Amino acid sequence: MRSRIKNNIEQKLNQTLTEHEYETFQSFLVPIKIEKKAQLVFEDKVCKYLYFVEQGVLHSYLTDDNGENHTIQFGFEGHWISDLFSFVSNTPATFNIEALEETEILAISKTNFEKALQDIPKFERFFRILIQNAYIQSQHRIAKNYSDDAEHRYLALIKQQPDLLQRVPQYLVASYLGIKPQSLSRIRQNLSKK
Amino acid sequence: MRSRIKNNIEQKLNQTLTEHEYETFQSFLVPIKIEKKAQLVFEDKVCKYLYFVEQGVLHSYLTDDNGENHTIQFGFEGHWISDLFSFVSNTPATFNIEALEETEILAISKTNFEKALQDIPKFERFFRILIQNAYIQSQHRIAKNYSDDAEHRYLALIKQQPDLLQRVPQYLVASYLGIKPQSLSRIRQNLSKK
DNA sequence: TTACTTTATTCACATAGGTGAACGAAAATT
DNA sequence: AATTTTCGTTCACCTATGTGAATAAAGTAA
Repeated sequence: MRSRIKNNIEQKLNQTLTEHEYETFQSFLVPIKIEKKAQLVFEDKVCKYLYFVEQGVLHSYLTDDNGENHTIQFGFEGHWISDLFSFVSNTPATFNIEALEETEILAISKTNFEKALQDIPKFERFFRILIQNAYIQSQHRIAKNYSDDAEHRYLALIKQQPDLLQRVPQYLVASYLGIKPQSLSRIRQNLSKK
Repeated sequence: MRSRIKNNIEQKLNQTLTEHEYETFQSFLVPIKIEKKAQLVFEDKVCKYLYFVEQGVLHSYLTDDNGENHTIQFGFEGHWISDLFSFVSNTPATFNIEALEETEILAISKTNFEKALQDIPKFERFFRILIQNAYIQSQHRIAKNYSDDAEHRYLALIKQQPDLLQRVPQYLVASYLGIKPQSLSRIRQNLSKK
């Protein structure tokens, strides 16, 4: 059952892949299964793959000078995750990526990624759209971080992804929102009083 | 003197454009000159162009529910700026874009943008790299907003772009940093005491 | 030049979110 | 099942940044 990635590509391209295109692309992918808490990408080591999540969840996070972790992204099934800067520039990663559950992923190496761009013309377009969407979301996140307080950001997040708290621990949700676990706890307490 | 954009493209592609490619591309561009404070993109109206800044500065910003403005991006010469989501999805913009000086830009409409992607194969690659860089920067900005306080963000910003305060008013720098002008003033005062 | 408008500074006070500790609950490990 | 570890909550207190007002300084227009 590898077709989640086919859907992902076809949906972004808004057109189907031929047998041949899909077979070619598939040959570039390496399936990996990792345990909960296993780490895929290490800050300070070059991130050599892009990862597509077939099943499970990962998160990318940054460790700051005080040793605090800040969640940059959750990668649920059907999403791509990586340290893109490290991947494209071959420099040490700034993020770590770790599984939050037992997770099945498909990895594409840089060499194969470049082959895919060359051998499958559609793929350049696919990847542009993928990044374009990610960029738009990230601009949106910056905007919301500036205009909304933590309570509003929390409410918007669970509205948009109601099962988030069932899948990831609350302290990571806090971290994604840019606040401390105690603060999220306080916000939830205030909300429950209303 | 239109070659700034040629450099921009060749540098991102890491290869030169043929005469023909460049001429074709150039035919898709509309040069525009706008006065200081003129507005290019209006929130709630569809943003129909991508803009390349030849000379001058623009900024994109969001007006929140309290009527406060938040700077999303400065667009100096050599950079692209737009409300990308509005542009790609034909929906009303969430950002405004305005000139901070008399500014010369090159605009490409959606139709021409799509023609460029079709007619010049390299262009799909160019645009992917353009967005890829923007996305990487924006991930980085999110990370720094989480891990650094306003004083550190300010210092990092003026280190990276020492002439910023000469080109844009301080209250916009504050807004870009996610703080109020008074707070930036206080931060600068504290720094000058050290 | 003078008048007007916009921008920057300073201050006293307010508030959202951080800090560190204590505790219980839940989950993982043995 | 018992033990240990991780997670979430609550609390008292702290700090960075926000708020609103007053004023000065700089920029623009007349």
